[in-house]
Amino acid sequence: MPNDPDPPPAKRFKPGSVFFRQHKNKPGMLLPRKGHVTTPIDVQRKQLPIYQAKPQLLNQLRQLHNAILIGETGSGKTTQIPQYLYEAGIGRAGIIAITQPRRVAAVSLAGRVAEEKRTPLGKLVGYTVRFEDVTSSETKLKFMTDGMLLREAIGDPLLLRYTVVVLDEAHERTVHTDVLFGVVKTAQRRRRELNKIPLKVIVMSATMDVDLFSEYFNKSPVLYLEGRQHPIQIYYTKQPQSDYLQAALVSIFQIHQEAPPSHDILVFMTGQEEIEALARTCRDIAKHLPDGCGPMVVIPLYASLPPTQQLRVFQPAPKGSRKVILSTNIAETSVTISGIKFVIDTGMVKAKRFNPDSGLEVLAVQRVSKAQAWQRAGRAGREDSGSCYRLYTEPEFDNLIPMTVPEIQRCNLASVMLQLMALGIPDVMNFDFMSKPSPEAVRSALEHLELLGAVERKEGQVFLTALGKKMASFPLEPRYAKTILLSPDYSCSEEILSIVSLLSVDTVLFNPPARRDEVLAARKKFSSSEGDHMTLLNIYRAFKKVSGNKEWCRENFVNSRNMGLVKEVQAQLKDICLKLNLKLESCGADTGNVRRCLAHGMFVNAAELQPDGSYLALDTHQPVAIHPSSVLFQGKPAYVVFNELLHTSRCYMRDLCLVDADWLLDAAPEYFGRKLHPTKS
DNA sequence: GAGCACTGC
Repeated sequence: MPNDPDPPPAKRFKPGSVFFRQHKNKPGMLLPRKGHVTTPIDVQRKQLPIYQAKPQLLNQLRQLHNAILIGETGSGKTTQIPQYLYEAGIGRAGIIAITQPRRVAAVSLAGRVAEEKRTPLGKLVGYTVRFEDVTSSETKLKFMTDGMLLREAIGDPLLLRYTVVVLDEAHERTVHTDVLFGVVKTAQRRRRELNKIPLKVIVMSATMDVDLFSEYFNKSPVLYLEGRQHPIQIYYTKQPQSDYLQAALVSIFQIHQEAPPSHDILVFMTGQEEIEALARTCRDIAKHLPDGCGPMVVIPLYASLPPTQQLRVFQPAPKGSRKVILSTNIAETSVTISGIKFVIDTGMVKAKRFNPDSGLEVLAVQRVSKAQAWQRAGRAGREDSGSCYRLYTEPEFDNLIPMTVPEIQRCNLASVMLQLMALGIPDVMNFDFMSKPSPEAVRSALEHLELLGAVERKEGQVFLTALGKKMASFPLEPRYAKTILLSPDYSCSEEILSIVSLLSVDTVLFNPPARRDEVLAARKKFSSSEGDHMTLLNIYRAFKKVSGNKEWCRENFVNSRNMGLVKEVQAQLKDICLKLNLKLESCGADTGNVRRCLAHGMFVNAAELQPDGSYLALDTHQPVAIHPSSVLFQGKPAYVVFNELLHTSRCYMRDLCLVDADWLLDAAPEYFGRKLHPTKS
């Protein structure tokens, strides 16, 4: 570890030149289990690059309250730093927490460290993620998701159980990590003021853009870790490409004809449809290649692919064949594939943007950031030297934005604001964010919470109401939490808990386009004229009636894994309801009550039929339409509440529930007094 | 009559 951190290695990398990345060995969700390990574990630990720096590192970390640590993931920093601290007796008075953006990472890292410490998981070393807490009173090294630590902070804003908090993968800038920055900084200051045991905060990043981190944590020192590095050659196109898919196709086959067949290719693209189309084209072309050109195995990779198909990316291609993986940005961080020699980067990504005025989130194809382009390139140099073909010119690269905009600046802030207030932050409008969201986004979130009755304004300040405090105890979007809290008034908590659980997981329904007619026929049995919520509820009830029978799921195009998740979520929500002393009962066949409750809870998402047959969203007065996937698509209900707006070719409402105008008026008389135009019903 | 990047509590 050099004492002079300047210039950081990455800043020396010039586009187009050879640059170096170190060896990575990050456990990924789908990383296949290692076979047998021949090197003893304590020898392995000493072989890690970080081991050389241990004395200086400990010396620094002992003294510092804040430190920023740069090193590639898997240089050993995530597994070793917590052990070094513990072994040196630093932070022994409490627990050392290490946060991760992803569950799988928290779980597998804990497993690895427990193995290295030769202790059973859940004793000295443990982990906590949603639905799973493998810790005990003996646990001193605790791996957890960033969201989990945030949730704990609501009950204990000073984080008094912890003496050290390590925020890992900070460069990813998830909403949770960004909020945690502020939470740990506040906790640190308050603990000092209250003469409590100090809190040490270590921020770990794999990228060099740490000026912000250092500045934010009182100009804290930045420590650099070097790792094992492999050179990667970067290539740019000579001309801008108008069709990146065509360019990708050409590049794939150019490499295929020139490189040894054992060298696999990873192509970064934007989404499922594009990936499947290019996969078909590649397979077609590969059939008619000249002699001397080996066969090609084309494998798509994206998150919505069933897990068994995702695992295919890890199977080596048959001898003499080349593996070509067409992937979304899931392969940037979540899935780690070995053997990649070539990366082809289209330079494009599909990402969500949020418009606070309309409250609309739009999924759009856009250019990657420079940091993202480097991350993609790095995937070619994990075991050995590699190449990255960028399907754009060097000047185009120079014009990319340096960093991906942190998620907190492009998402709906309603949940974040509610959580901050539940944490007892006095002035949420001026919370000390590392990267401030726009004032419009903050204002819009607070207005939303005010409409739901979660906050009140007094003399220009906002306060959490008793209702808001209860809402914050649910791991849900505020409007869902509100709906649950209203449900006892309508004697339908059981039904609402099921519906909210169904809505809070990824879809529980399969829709294979090739079997469209079968899907429609199967779905018809559960279809309700009252809307999609009630239809989902019917499916869930049927699922429970057959005890989740797999055969039944297949016949009815129901995703049994996600249904299992629904049950877990429901159990968790029920638990919270019991702690809040909510009355849990079922309304049985009287589903009108369920719809009344949904209308009351979701009134901000209401739409009204216009005389010309179109719909207007009542809050923003923008034109909206019923999504063709809705069971209400054929009908023309006068009033509906909807779950979300999807902006594609039009602005579509998804997951609709039929409601009465009167119910909406009852829910928010003032709000609707000026918006509703009830026609004779 | 349409189509969904990726996480997480």
